[in-house]
Amino acid sequence: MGTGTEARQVVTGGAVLDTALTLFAQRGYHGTALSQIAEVLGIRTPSLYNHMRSKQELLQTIIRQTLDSVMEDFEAAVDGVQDPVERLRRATRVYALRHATHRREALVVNRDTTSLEEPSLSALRARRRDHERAFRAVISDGVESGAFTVDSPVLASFAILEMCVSIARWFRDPGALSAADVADQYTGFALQVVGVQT
Amino acid sequence: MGTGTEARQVVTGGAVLDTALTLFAQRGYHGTALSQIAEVLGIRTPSLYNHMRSKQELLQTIIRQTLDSVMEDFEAAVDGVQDPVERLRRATRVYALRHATHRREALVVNRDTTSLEEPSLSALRARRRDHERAFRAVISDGVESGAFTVDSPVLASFAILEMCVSIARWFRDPGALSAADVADQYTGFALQVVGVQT
DNA sequence: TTGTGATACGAACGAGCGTTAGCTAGCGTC
DNA sequence: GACGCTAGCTAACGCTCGTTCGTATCACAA
Repeated sequence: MGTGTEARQVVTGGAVLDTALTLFAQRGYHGTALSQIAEVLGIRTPSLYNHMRSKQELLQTIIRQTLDSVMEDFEAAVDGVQDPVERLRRATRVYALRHATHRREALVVNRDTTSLEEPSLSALRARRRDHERAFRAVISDGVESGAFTVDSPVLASFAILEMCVSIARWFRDPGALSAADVADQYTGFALQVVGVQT
Repeated sequence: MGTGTEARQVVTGGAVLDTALTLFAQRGYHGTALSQIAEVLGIRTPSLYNHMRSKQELLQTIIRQTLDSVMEDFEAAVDGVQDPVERLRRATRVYALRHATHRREALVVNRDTTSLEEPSLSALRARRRDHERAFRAVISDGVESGAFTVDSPVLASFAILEMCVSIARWFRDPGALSAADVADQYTGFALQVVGVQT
């Protein structure tokens, strides 16, 4: 009757990573069993080891790739831009946009970074701090040049960054607002926080 | 030689809950074993069951009590206050302050609510939405009265609430700023987000 | 002094976890 | 047509988990 060949051997390393990403985002790293990943992919648990070294490696790969992309986004966004207002606008927009378009990655990074084992934990925490520091410098520069007015650049940068991070928690793609709409509005919030009239 | 009696029978239900709170906040619900809670308390794992019904019950109690307190804080803060600006100021301040002074509770609620089993999951999600709705209404009212200027009260309320939530992630008690300082500054951010000059 | 309730303990359970080992079937290449 | 590579499978491992059971020990009231 034409059913013929079963679907076979379609699983790739990328598919395992993508499924792990989805389930880690839903249930958390420790709340996700490899058997659940295998079930979604339609294979048995041990077969996963043809595509990965360990469960922990999946988490490390997800978080490392995500943090790298965040930093690349940031640098591409502010590269060559001098005006502090425009720098903050662009840095915020790409960060907000990423959290709307890559919700799963954001949820895993923010929830499960503490589940990383050393030495990845230290290395990736440092990578995250690099972005925080660079973002904070945008605000500090603007304060020194008189473009921004804030009591504490540290507090302002945390407030703006975490405001963007939270987009990943409620944003739904076919929703009332597009990712670009949300990013634009959050960019406006960020500028208001640092005292720029809009 | 005076060592005499070992320390015995000092563990109470409250101590179990408090230890669970600390460890859940550090490692997450699924990342915490009952044996770790028992070890901190200096007893064996099965002895925990003299003070609780199950691990899941610990999580439910922590989250339920926290969400109740959040709602009580909110209502006490805005009760009898008419001016939208003052209502938002007070609602934001108590929320920000709570996330600085009750960091562990905030971390568990935001990380491990998805680990709740039904029917608690639905009930407590609804309780959280009650607060979100009430907070959003403060902003909507201010927009209608002309006190605030925002495109979307939904986005603005999410941005402000989650900005406050994130305080729990970086705040340290004996730090450069007191909890009250942080709450005051975040209240300023909130008012700027909704377009109030400060 | 006896009894009662609370709290601790050791032993053990069934289940599930991540992981390894060894084997089999299908594929493209020579 | 034999070969090796890839990716699947079953079986099994050692371990840890949350939980239950029966028992011993203590403080305190009668």
